[in-house]
Amino acid sequence: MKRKRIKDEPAVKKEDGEHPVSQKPKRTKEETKEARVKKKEEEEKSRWRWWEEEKYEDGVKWKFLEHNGPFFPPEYQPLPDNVHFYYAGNKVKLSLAAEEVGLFFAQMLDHEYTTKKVFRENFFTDWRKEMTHEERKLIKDLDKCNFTELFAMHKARVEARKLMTKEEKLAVKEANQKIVDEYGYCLLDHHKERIGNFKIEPPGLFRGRGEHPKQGMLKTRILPKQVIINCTKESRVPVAPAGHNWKEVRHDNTVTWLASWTENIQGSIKYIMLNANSKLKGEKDWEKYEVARKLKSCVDNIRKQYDQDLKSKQMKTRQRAVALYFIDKLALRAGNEKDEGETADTVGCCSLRVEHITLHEKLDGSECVVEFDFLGKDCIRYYNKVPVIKKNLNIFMENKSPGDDVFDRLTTVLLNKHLSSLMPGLSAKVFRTYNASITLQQQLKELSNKSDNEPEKLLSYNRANRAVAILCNHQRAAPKTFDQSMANLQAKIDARKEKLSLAKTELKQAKKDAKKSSPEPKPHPLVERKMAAVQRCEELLLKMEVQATDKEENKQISLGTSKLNYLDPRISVAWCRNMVVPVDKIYNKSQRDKFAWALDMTEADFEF
DNA sequence: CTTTTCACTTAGTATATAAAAT
DNA sequence: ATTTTATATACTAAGTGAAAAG
Repeated sequence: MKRKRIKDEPAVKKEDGEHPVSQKPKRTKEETKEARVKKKEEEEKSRWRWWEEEKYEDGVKWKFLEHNGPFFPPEYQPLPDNVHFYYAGNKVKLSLAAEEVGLFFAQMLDHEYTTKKVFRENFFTDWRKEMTHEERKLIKDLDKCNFTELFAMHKARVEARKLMTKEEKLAVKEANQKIVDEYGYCLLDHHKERIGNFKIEPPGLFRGRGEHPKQGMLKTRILPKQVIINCTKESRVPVAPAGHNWKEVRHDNTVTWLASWTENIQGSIKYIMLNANSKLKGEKDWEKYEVARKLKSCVDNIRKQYDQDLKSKQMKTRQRAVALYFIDKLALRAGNEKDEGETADTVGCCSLRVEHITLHEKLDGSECVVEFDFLGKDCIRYYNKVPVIKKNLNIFMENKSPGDDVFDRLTTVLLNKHLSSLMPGLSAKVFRTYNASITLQQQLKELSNKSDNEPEKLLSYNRANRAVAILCNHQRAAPKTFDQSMANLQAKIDARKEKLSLAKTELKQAKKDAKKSSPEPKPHPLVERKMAAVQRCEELLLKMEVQATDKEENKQISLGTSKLNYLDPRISVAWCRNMVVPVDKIYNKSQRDKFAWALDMTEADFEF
């Protein structure tokens, strides 16, 4: 209301009159800005402030849930007549099913996957299952298959998509938006909530991480008759696509999912659930950090106890103590058992094997050093050398083969049972959350200064974030263009440095000239201007140098995972308030939405 | 007890979109 | 205006851990 009136104030008109040239752009700029502010306000008003409401009784996740069911991927479109598959040099017209799966492989031909033996064998086995009897009789060797034309077609399609006109792109965008509008939202207890993954996963070739024994297998198309729907009985129950039926419609308000199906590779269940900014996800997230904060108050005692247990006569207790020490000190994951042959060979703390650990009497000046080298979640390598006091591991590893478990008397179930007896809600993963968050808080305190300028403050924040990412071993592949873009940045810095020195000489000259013309030390416009130019140059240079440092340090480290999953957002928000840094410098839009509860409730004096 | 099932969080990468540079 | 580069989002695999089933 107020804002609208301001727009018509005479003051603005007067200003416009003074600068007739800038009138038009200025006005539209102001208008869009205003629209943005208005939109923001509206969004704020419609936001569900669930954190101010009372919690439901135990186990109840919702009282009313209505949605339109999942969105199914489009059905397969057969190849155009001018694109052919060849076997042993001969043109072969494949059946629809075989053609579809063949195309999955053809599309990946420029990917390393398709050169791997396991991938090729798994693919070929599953592909043959899709073939007709005749096809199977003919096609017996993947090496004799020629997918060149299918591959070329795929490449051309990708290229064509890039070259679409603006109108075509807009049309695609609108079509996608329509799908989101129809399937992307649900109604949960009177509030419209965004669904996280409302699309059924399309068929394709399974791509596991690392040396996955099932890579290349066919991930089959999901039909409505395989899908279970979950919603309120009295709601508008989603209708299955024409000619199809759901596997089941149930009304279970003790779970948060809207639909589920069983995937054919591992036989595990996939769920359709709400977006991270929803109440159901947010509340759980908040709870997670509250449990971690509770650990803060009793972690000293727990540490004392496992320190004592290191000397226990009971081997079981001793192993538990060592494992707990690793989990606490090194932020290792629990390490549940995995089915051999079904998944890639990765381990966590409790599943560590003798071959993953090397003991050194002496290393790099320290005595009794443990060297870890193993593949963890997602086949990310964990490599670390840690000095320890006691020689427990020696005993655990005595008379064992490389493939034997280090902790043969310990399982994650045993460990977690012990932990939950020490504190309600405590399990191995809570240590990761706790140590990540407390590290961020300590590092922020240590690294940042109120007197720093904004880029420096943000560098400190990133460095604190980075300390956590390193602790949790959150890695990423170095960006493909890393070296190039680093060099570009360096070139820009060099160019700026030259500009700065030039500006400095000009300033000196201007000062000299000013002195000559009037000996009194009164302000001189030219000197003022040159001074400002030098300062601006210095600021820009600093900003770029900070950026370069940040970039280099981040080359193979991923900050996002800890930011999103391990760091209590209230620590970051409190830091922003303290340092007078806008929250949107550290959290983008969707992150602010996810952490809306923290943004709303956190004061500058929050302590984790 | 052990094994299996289920529900949910955590994870890195591929792709789309926005921002910056030319 | 177009191309390049950076950032955000989409995707789905891979974990954790509690509870049910055997």
